[in-house]
Amino acid sequence: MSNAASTDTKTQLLDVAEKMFAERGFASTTLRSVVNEAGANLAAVHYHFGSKEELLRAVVARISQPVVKQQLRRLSELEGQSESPSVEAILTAFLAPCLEFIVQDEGSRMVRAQFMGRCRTEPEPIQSIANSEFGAIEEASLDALQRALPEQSRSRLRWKLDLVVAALVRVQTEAGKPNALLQSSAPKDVQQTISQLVNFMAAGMRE
Amino acid sequence: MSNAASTDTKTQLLDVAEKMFAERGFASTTLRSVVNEAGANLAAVHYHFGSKEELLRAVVARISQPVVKQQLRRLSELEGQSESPSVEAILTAFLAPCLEFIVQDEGSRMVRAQFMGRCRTEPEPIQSIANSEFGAIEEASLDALQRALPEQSRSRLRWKLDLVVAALVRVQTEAGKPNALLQSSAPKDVQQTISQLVNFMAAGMRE
DNA sequence: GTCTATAATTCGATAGAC
DNA sequence: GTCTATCGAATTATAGAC
Repeated sequence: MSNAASTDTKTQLLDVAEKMFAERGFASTTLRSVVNEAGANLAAVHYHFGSKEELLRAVVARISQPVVKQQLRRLSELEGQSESPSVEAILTAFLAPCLEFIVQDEGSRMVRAQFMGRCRTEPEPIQSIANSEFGAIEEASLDALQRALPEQSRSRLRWKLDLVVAALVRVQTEAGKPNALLQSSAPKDVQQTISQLVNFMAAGMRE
Repeated sequence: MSNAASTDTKTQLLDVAEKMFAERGFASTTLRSVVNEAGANLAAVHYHFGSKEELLRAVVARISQPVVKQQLRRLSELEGQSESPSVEAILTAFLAPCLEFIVQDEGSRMVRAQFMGRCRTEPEPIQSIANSEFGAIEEASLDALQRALPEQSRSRLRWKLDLVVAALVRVQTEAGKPNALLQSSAPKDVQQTISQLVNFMAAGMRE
């Protein structure tokens, strides 16, 4: 990080790794294929990250930090506005940052959504790494849902929120593919997907 | 299949592979670890199946055939009884066989559920193999849902059914783990999980 | 059908020059 | 920081004896 070249190489490695992990999964992605497409050397990934798993952790952290931060901000905003926010509002605060994040930066950033979904469906220990980062807000969201739906038990709300996460992950991994709910990273498309997902899940939460 | 010993070895390989694919995923499962736990030789898997991918196909086929057959039977039964079955009835015909199948055979068969979910979240080409088998009934279910909910467009019903599959897959992969919706393979537990899943998803389908 | 032995690659990681 | 060269180990798959 001490000069422009190293920053570029490091960022390039993160970008290519994100794409390949999303498409092929962690185990089937070789460091050689990453450095080739990144125009870097095999030794570079060990210099910058230390190991293959640390490279994955860096990719996860780069995405999860702004997403979770946004989730926390929107949830606390919500609780500042009203004593008991609606189920829809809580679910939107939870889901929107995970999908809106792909709008940022340059064009085809559907890979970002695909990576977020992929790493949460990977076998251990990858899934735990992803869940410990992306799942940081789930308990707080569960608290909010408990206040909105006090007649349902916490364990009941917990598995329902788990189904919400499952749907989110599916939308992310399938993003851009034929018949997928999320077809493009255009802001209008993303917003429509969010409201469709929220409406579907809110109905189930109340059931 | 010409004598008892070979059948036992073949079945042992299928059983162990199913368990390991479920736990570690396809890419991270080595044939050596499979044959070791199966008490067989490395060459045996190539003799009986030809390759690692063909072994996976055999595991998938062994499970998907009875499951899909049951799904088709229940759906046609449903359509024989009534002009327009309820959304709940259609979803139950779709989901129940995927979860009831784990009750069969001996005790701890949660691995079976975990495998069904895992192989549908794997990167390509594994996911396509699994989907072409397990997804064989989705179009027929979509037709039934279209008749039950004629006011919704087919593309809308399609992504909603996709969310149902996403939830099913999540319940399968998480089966048996702490806080999971499906905690045991006891018939009572399985039936309760099915109705909870059906009720949640039916609400979203109508939304 | 089952075994040993090995072919033929490929992997992540590292040492050391520049 | 980036490179070449390589280590050591693991992988799928196969050939051939029994």
